[in-house]
Amino acid sequence: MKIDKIIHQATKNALAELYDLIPEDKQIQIQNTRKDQDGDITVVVFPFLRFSKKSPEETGKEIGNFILNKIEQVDSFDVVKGFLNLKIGNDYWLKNLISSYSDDNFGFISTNENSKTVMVEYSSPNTNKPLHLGHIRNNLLGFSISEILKANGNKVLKTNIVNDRGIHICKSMYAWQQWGKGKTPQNSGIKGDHLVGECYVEFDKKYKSEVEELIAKDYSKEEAENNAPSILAARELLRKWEANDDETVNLWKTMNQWVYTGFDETYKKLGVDFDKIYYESDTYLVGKEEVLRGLNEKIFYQRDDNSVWADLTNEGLDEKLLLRSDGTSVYMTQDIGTAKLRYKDFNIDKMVYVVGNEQNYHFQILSILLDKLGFEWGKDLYHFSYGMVELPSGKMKSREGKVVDADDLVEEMIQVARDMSEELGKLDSLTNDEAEDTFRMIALGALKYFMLKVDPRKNMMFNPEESIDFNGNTGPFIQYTYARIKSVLRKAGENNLEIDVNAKLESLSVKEKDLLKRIALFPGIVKEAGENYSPAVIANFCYDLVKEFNQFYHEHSILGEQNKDQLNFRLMLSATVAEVVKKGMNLLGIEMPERM
RNA sequence: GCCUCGAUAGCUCAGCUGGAUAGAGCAACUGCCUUCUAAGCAGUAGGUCAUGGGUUCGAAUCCCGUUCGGGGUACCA
Repeated sequence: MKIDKIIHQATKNALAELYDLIPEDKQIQIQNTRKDQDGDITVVVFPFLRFSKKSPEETGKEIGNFILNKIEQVDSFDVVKGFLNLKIGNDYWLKNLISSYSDDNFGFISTNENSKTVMVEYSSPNTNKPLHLGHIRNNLLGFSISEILKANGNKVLKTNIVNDRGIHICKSMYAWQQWGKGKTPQNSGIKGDHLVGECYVEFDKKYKSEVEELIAKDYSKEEAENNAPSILAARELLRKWEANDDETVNLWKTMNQWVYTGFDETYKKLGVDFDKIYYESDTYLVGKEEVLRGLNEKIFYQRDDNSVWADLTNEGLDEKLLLRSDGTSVYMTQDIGTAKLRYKDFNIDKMVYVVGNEQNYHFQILSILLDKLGFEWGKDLYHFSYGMVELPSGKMKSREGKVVDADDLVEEMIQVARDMSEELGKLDSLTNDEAEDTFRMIALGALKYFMLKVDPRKNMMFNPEESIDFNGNTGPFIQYTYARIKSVLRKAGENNLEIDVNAKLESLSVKEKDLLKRIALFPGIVKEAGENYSPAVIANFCYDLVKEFNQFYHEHSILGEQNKDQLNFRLMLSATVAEVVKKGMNLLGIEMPERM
């Protein structure tokens, strides 16, 4: 049993015996003792004073003596103000380390027949432009949260809904027809998604200038925006697409394919993947059927102009459009169809949507609509709502090309890693391929850690000039510590030093014990990350752990230690730190280099 | 207007299910490589936790008000 559980129970017993108090579990507060105090586990005694009718010091001493007598792991105690600080014996900590070291699955829960199946939707790009920094946050969060849910004993299905149809794609299509000059990824050497993205930007430029011209001709802003030739042409393409016009559908297929090939490359580079990909062009009609069924069953209503609406005023919300007056579907329609298909295709216990917080309202409504349509899982949807990535210049705008491009950013970071490694004279012993692979790991480690260490719910700032950093609280710092440990372990192996799990322990220094205590927190951290959907919890834990290891590493010699038991202990301690850090970082999708 | 989220060091962020003297990193300054990898370690400096009340033995953390900011409230996605 974990020591905090043991102390919790012992405190409960003490209260019953000493003060006839049967407390609620919440009243007993067990926490790790502060660094600056002597002790390991602390019981807060303030809440018990009105029952003991004694001073905090006296109450603490009484409870402390009781626990000291009953619990063998407790060596001594100390009462400071209202805090009862208990000192746990070295034997406990050593045993704890041995079991962590020996358990390959330490900190994780294996899946079994009772495991829930969780489907996680993430990425969900539009196919009219390449991925940018905002998508990177989404992809990294989606991948990481999937890994974290797996580590918590869930079966996880990663899914992606590709928004492959709609007016935005038609804009790129029209621009390509007009100004594309027959360019293809093959004949231009431009990555497919970027080529299509260029068309989109081109469209917006033309469109804006047309609107200005019309306004100069005394059109109102709204009239101008609705009558610019390019937007009319894009709408015509959308109409033709919905009417299954051959030429239009073929162009759509071709350009989407360019984009998919480009996305695949970016996904691969980011190290994210999917178990099942849905396409909006396949799901929107299913959604439309559901909406019409809802209309039939009087769940929704139709207005005079034929548009279909859901009245959510009873829920304290507005009325929501589900089908336009021309019968075409909107975003919500599509999401209803996709949800239905997913539950038909898989036996899903829980659905998680990794989508930005700008869509909070959308998912609140989606949940209600699915529920109204009779899908019992509707109200259980979980919208994992994350904050935006902001640039020093403000919000990113794809249309204006004002974005940090995902591919460019990754390449740039790899170059920084390369330069830095050369400057530091690292990796000279590696082959070219090995070195390149390491640069890639470091660059992605930096990027991923940077994006994942902050609370997902909050907006975050990315400054291209300053955010690319490999020192301090960064991924590379954690990778570096790991590589350092690996280096020591390699040298131990060369000297035929095997780790013996039966070894004894002479003494425990402050730093050694700090590390042991930190390691022991890992299972709870994994659980917390899962419950709160927060990769940041894992990231911060990894940082704290390696920070502590580096202090230990600086103060103690591992291989130079003369005492055999102590040397063995330090090797085991280091190996465990390496394994725990690797597991933690893997939950973030970050690879760990053996050397750097 | 209404709904919703946020405000912690110069900057980027932890800490928030109430506990002891609010922590990191970056930037600035100072030490430490003949010793297991200096992408490291140690130190100096930097705070009215936006603001005013309230609850409590105890509030950055919970409640209410105010200010400022983000997002939503589209026949966009």
